[in-house]
Amino acid sequence: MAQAVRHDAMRAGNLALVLGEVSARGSLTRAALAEVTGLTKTTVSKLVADLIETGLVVETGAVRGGERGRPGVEVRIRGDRVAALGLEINVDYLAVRVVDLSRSVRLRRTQAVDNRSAQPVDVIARLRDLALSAVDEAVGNGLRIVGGALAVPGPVDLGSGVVHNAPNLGWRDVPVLSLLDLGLPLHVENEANLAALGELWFGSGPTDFLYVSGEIGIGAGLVVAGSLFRGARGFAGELGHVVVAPDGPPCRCGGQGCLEQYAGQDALLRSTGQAGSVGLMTLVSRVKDQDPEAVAACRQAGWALGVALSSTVNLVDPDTIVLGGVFAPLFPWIDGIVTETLQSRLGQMRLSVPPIVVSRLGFEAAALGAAGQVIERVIADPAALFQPLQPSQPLQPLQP
Amino acid sequence: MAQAVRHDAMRAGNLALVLGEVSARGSLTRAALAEVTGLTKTTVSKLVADLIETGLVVETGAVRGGERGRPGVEVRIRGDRVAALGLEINVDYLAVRVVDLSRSVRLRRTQAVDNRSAQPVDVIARLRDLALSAVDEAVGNGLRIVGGALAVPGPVDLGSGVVHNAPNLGWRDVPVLSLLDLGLPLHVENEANLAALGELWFGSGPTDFLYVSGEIGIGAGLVVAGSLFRGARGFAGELGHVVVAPDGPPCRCGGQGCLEQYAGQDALLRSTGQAGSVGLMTLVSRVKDQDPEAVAACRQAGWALGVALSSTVNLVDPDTIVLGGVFAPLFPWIDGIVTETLQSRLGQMRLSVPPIVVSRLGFEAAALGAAGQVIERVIADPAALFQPLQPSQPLQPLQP
DNA sequence: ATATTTAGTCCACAACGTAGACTAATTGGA
DNA sequence: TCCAATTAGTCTACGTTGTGGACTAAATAT
Repeated sequence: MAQAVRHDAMRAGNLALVLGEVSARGSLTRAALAEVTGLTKTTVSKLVADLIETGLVVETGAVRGGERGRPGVEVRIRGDRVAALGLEINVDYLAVRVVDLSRSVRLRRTQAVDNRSAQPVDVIARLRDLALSAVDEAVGNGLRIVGGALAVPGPVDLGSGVVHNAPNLGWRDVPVLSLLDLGLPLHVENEANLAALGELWFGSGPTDFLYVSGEIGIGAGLVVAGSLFRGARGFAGELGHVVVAPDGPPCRCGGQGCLEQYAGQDALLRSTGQAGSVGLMTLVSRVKDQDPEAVAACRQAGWALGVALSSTVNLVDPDTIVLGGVFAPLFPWIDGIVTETLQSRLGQMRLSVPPIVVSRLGFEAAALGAAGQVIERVIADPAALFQPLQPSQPLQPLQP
Repeated sequence: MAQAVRHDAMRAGNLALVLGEVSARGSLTRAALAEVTGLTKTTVSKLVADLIETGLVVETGAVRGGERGRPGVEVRIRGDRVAALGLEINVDYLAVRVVDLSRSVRLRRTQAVDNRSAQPVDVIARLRDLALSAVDEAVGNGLRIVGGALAVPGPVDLGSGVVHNAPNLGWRDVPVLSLLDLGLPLHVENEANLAALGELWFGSGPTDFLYVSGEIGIGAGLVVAGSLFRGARGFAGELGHVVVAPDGPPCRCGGQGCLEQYAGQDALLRSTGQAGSVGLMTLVSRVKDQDPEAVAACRQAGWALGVALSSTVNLVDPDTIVLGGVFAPLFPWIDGIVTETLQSRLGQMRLSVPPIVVSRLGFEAAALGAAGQVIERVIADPAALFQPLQPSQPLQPLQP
């Protein structure tokens, strides 16, 4: 429920307001900030002074547009102090990204590993090494890592950080959060959700969309008005188990005819006879050569995706649909059939069918979204960073 | 985006906090309020004084639990001052409800009319008369009607108050909001959404659930953490067009095999040969007599509902599913098959399948939800009511 | 040069919540 | 019966924060 508003909360709110505007608009003078926030110049000056002192914001040189009057001094987000860690465990790679407060990517580490054949503990230990060395390097560059988030391909209990079931990895009930102790506030979440947030903050994208993550399973992350929809328990977005045909092939979820059985990576690659990223590359090259079998596989998957998405559009009303994961490289060959299917199934009811676009970030989306989530949190509540300034305590745990 | 926090916003926030606690807990002493809100006794006393002066809250007699110390004076929501209007247009009736600030229903008016055979303007004119006489009576009883909301069976553009398409009524692009001018701030919304809110505030229910409204069309309202999920444009919840079978019977939406074609009122009543509420009553009595045709119709509908709900659960992760509308009287005969279908399709993936329960409110849900929404708004921002205290201006328009 | 315009700071002030002393009203026990 | 203990609620001095307008600073236009 709502919280008591005291003077400190008032200040924190206004601090976040100012920092949010600076973050959203790039750079602004104090006068412009006063205008957009509705606060007085006096108040804005004080708030900006605080933000400068904390190192979240810096003055740039004065900027002039040839207008009359005293030129204003613009301030912008300071990127060389605060940063966040974005991590991802996926089937055939581990990824680490460090993103600073201005949302620039400061460090990229990706390691190709076959995580399916390894034990969860070993995978996590390897990620831990990778992450710690990235943190070291970032700290060496003067950055302070205030927190991190980890993307995992499967539903996660947000409170405990336990991965219930990651079929791609073959994991069941792995307590990832407690195994991966980095001495930082950490947060574990579904890959599709974080990839959606990555698309929101680092992609070209709109602020309302459904991100579809095609892997062995198919997940989705729904962003409405710039924030993630998680459902009652945080397990929303399991697009892969939306029913395409009620008496279709059995699915590992216990159901039948789930989307995953038609458009999941395994179904797609059935025509190539190979699994994993090798198979995917083969499929892409075959489809480029207009191999009829491969093209048919794409059309079949695209049709099924269209059917499942028509249900989804009816239920959650997304503005745009962004295809990522394996659907990104195959986009040119599934785009048409998906749109067509959607159009024929929704066209009469809706004024407009949501446009289908391709993810720009590729496989980086989830790790970036993970780091971005921590950055977002700092920008949404910079005051939280003020208190632990004297001791070198990290940010308090990130709760969903 | 966020708003600047000034002293008045701080006060407004705390006022809402206190009023919200009183509303949620029934009645509380100032000392107890200080404890639950985290504010000091001093502040709570001042806030409560304001609320009493505005007539939103009253002191009850002192209450004692046999404990030591000075007894506290409890305060509770005052129900005899502020009230809201809830309206509903449906196929065969018009409904008006007046609900006071303590969420007691003060006035019920229902009129049986066949709205399908009448022109939209006439239907709205008739509702207008009904509503105005209800307002008169309420005002005569000393109540001040601060706003209203209208439930319509079909998707509504929340901004303009235009009903795009209400198949049950045969309406297309009717500007309901501007036609129904009551001299009150008014708000038009989808029946399923408002029924869900009715269930939230007036039902037994939980705070996280999916309300399924079975009529000729099938709609749904999703409530997460006590608030309604509307999607990007407010058209979320069109459960009736979730795909049950991709090559099933054609649907008026342009698609094929939509849930509506299997479990909508028309599909259900096909066995009785009669339409409307008469047909429904016939079906219920036939199913009670274990008429095999009627039982089969229910099983068929229940199975389809289970299939569509399994997609829905995967996508939006509701905690509970509440069946309303035509599904309420038929509940005993569809309950089993829905749960069974859901269980077999979700059981392996999820720890628990959301329980299926029946709506308690019956056909009243939407009108109550409509009024409740206005009441909720007052409780969430009582300060908005303070300003127009001297002039007799109504509440500012209710924006979604 | 001087008027005009815009940016940013300074200062007295108002709004609000806080802390703790103080008064009020009750129960338990000597 | 009366007093200590306990809890409710009010009162007052005070701290924090935003405001409004005067004031200073730095540019352009004439």
